[in-house]
Amino acid sequence: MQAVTLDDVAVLAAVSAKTVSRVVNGDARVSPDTRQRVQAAIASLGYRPNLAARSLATSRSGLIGMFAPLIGGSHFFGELMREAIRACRQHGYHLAIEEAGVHSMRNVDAYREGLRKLRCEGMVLPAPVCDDLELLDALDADGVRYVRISPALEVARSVAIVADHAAGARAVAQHLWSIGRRRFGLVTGMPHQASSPLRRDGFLAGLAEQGITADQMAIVAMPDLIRDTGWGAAGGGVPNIIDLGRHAGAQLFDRDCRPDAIFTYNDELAAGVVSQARDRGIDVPGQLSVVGFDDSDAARLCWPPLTTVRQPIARIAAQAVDILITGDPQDQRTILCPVELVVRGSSAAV
Amino acid sequence: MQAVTLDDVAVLAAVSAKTVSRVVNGDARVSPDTRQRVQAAIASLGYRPNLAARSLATSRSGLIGMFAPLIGGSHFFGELMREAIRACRQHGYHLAIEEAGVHSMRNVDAYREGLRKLRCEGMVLPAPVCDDLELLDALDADGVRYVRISPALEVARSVAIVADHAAGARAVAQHLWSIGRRRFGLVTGMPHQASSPLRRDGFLAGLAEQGITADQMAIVAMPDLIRDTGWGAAGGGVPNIIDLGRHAGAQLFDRDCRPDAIFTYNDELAAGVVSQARDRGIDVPGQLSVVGFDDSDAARLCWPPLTTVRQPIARIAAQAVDILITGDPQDQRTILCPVELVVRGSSAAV
DNA sequence: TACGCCGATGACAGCGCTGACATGCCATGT
DNA sequence: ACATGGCATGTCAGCGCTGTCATCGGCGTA
Repeated sequence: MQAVTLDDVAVLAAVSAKTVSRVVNGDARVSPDTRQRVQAAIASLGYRPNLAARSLATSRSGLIGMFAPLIGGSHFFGELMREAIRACRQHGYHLAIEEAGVHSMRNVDAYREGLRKLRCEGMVLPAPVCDDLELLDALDADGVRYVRISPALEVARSVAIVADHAAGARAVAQHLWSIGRRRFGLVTGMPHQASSPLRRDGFLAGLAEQGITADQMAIVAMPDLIRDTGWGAAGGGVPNIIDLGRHAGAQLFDRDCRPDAIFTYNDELAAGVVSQARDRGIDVPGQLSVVGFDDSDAARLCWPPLTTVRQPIARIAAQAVDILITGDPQDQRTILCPVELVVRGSSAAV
Repeated sequence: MQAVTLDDVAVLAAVSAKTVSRVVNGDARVSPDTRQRVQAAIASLGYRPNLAARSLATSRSGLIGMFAPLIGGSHFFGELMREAIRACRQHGYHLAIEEAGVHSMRNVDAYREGLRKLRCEGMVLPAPVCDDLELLDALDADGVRYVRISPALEVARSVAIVADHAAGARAVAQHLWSIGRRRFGLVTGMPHQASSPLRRDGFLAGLAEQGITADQMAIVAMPDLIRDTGWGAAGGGVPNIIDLGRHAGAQLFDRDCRPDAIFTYNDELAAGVVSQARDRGIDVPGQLSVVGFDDSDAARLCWPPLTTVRQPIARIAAQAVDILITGDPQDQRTILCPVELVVRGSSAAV
């Protein structure tokens, strides 16, 4: 079975193997009728190229690699993966996926023992893997190009594609202001998440345009929240982020001047805030509008569904792959992608 | 760069290329000191095998393929994918992932234009792709083995790995009974989902053991629900499953004898029921215990988190890969995997 | 001592494809 | 009529590895 080779096709079409190769690879310098004859032979024989042989002959693998922190762990990576696969296919490439730091293995070891063998021609590196300098060194040493998808701007060793977190957060501020909200609450993310300060500052900047300053709003800082709830002590246990959001909500609702609009670092926190609000009989969105970030599953699973900010994941993935396959290796741009405010049921006019 | 070949290693170790090959492939018939010498040479040169060349020489691709309905679309596939990748790596294989039926393309075409080129040695086929006979025919024609992961038992052309949905649902019934629940509600899934009748019947069987019959409980059938809510008419629009659950909850709460325990086809529906209950001031889990199925994100994102049934996804994936790589090609068993009841905050004693 | 056997190692071809280069053919210009 | 150039096509080696078979040396047995 499946022993059809170039030569078989060549014999049938009465041309040389090389000509068949040309047809298969879309070389223009083949006369139309020859091409047709070859294509007919290919079809009738059911020929399909042997990628291993091609790869050996050309020393190109036809593979793009992607590191994911925890496959299936989030909506973001799922979509990134899906879109990267599609983009690769359009170029005739395939995507090889590897899980970063499995079993607390260092990323660079995960690379060495996994993807490296496949000799990917390029790598898509989402955060936080993309900030692992050790890994970047290893990739550089192998001459493997990479595109980083990260809000962390410090590293400038390759193309970086970045969603415009700040602009998204600013849009949230404008949205909340425009629907008549005036008392604002904010729940931040962990400082080590590079997107956290960007989202916070974007939000603050948006409100500053309306004359609202940080000291006029209720802010819950994630590190404090974690300390207060004792999650910090509970060694190893990853805090339930929804529950964290509920605690944040409780803290905000206990303030003297209860906010009528709350923006949280991400959707899970927002869902927790909404949950707490409903337990206290606070109407969402009437008495309180809540906005998250990421347009993750939580945004849709929450009731009412969350107003949130969506990153253009498909576009990011496609662009990353395009750059790896067709781009200039010297390119070191940082590409900022616009994000989109998605208004749903959790925010509405007073 | 990276031009280190078997021959380079062979020269350094003063042996033939073939002996190096033996060492690399773990052939036992190499004397210990030769082996050591070769390994030292490999290490000092930083040699790594060229998989394309190996693949060409052995005519084995070292690839397992997997079809996923919508990559990143669900927790289940995310985890399946992750575990399959891990299992493949343990065997020195890699996993190639393809999205089924992209852009309403037929599965078989997605296969032909994508994975087929890679010549996977085996395929993991989750539901519902695994019930596409056209695809199975194509795989058979190519001589590609496959393992189906599906509750649909009609097709018997390969190994099938099946989570024991019925046993899980029965365990739910027993759990609810044991915490003192006596008035039961049930929300089914769509009949075309093969797992739906299995879960329903398992639940009914579990209650039957306690002397409760179907006509003594409140049942919401999904097709009716979809009709009632008008989703059926809203062409194209996929119903928001949470919202569907809220409607199901409303129907159940309006009955004369309000259930104090509700089991739903999946977690999203359960989350909707919980949401509705909270809006009506019904205490969960005190006045009403709710149990879902799948242990999806919704189960954790819900508040209180859902009691649910978890499929042993890791085990299923590992077993599928093992069977493809080391198993008997003639094998046509159907393997039933035990599931696990996960008790969380949404169910508790009266 | 002679023989056969076995474990360790090597020689060599070839997997299917493509790159570099060679060839052959026809149209064009002089 | 002949040189020239350009296009279509062919020849051939070799990418890095492994399967097959051959070889070699030492050991046990008769």
